[in-house]
Amino acid sequence: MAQGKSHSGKRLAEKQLKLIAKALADPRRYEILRQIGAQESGASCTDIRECQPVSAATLSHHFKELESAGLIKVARQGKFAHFKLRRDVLRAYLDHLAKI
Amino acid sequence: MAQGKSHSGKRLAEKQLKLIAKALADPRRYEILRQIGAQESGASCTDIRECQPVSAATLSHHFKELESAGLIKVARQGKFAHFKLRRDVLRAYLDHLAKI
DNA sequence: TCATCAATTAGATGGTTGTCGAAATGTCAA
DNA sequence: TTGACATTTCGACAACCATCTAATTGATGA
Repeated sequence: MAQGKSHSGKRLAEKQLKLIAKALADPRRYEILRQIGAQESGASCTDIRECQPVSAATLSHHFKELESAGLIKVARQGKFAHFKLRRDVLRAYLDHLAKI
Repeated sequence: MAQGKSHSGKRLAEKQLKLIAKALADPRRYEILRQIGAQESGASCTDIRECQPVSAATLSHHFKELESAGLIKVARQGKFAHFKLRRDVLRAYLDHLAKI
């Protein structure tokens, strides 16, 4: 059978689960994540800045939270930053919550 | 086919989604919810008090948060309170998040 | 080189929240 | 009625956090 796990590909550590829950709890962060996930190609920092009425500093803070929770993958190129949603991590979080 | 909706039974209002995300973000509340959900019959306030090293006042506060998020159903009988996990609401929250 | 621009970091601030002890409420049995 | 008990409410406090402005870093083009 398909190598090991029955249907869920990933297991998250306790600590990461808490980070994810906290990351998702802030509405602004949720919106940012949503926008990143809206396109399979992700979104750039500037893209998001155009949609969210907060300072660049605040955005940067939120990106850090999302990244350290493992919810986004960051690619920096020159002065630009590009983000992609890590659907595998989100899926693993949902799977975990579903087992309650 | 099984009456009506295709696979997700419930739609949650924006506001409730935020309350749920916030409720789940606190580790203590998560543990409480977990304990309530562990038995199909739910758990009493006293049950939970025996497992969580916090004051009754704090517990009461958390119950209120969980209830107003719609994650638990409360039944009071005399001096006792009994809680059950609302799996339909949790499910609806997960379905919503999965659509990101 | 120098000015400009994208993004991050530093530091401050106001608001939120998890927690407690004490008091209040309500229930039940003696 | 009275006392014990379960739970909630109140008021306070410390920690956390989203947010800002200002300063910094780093890259790019003129």
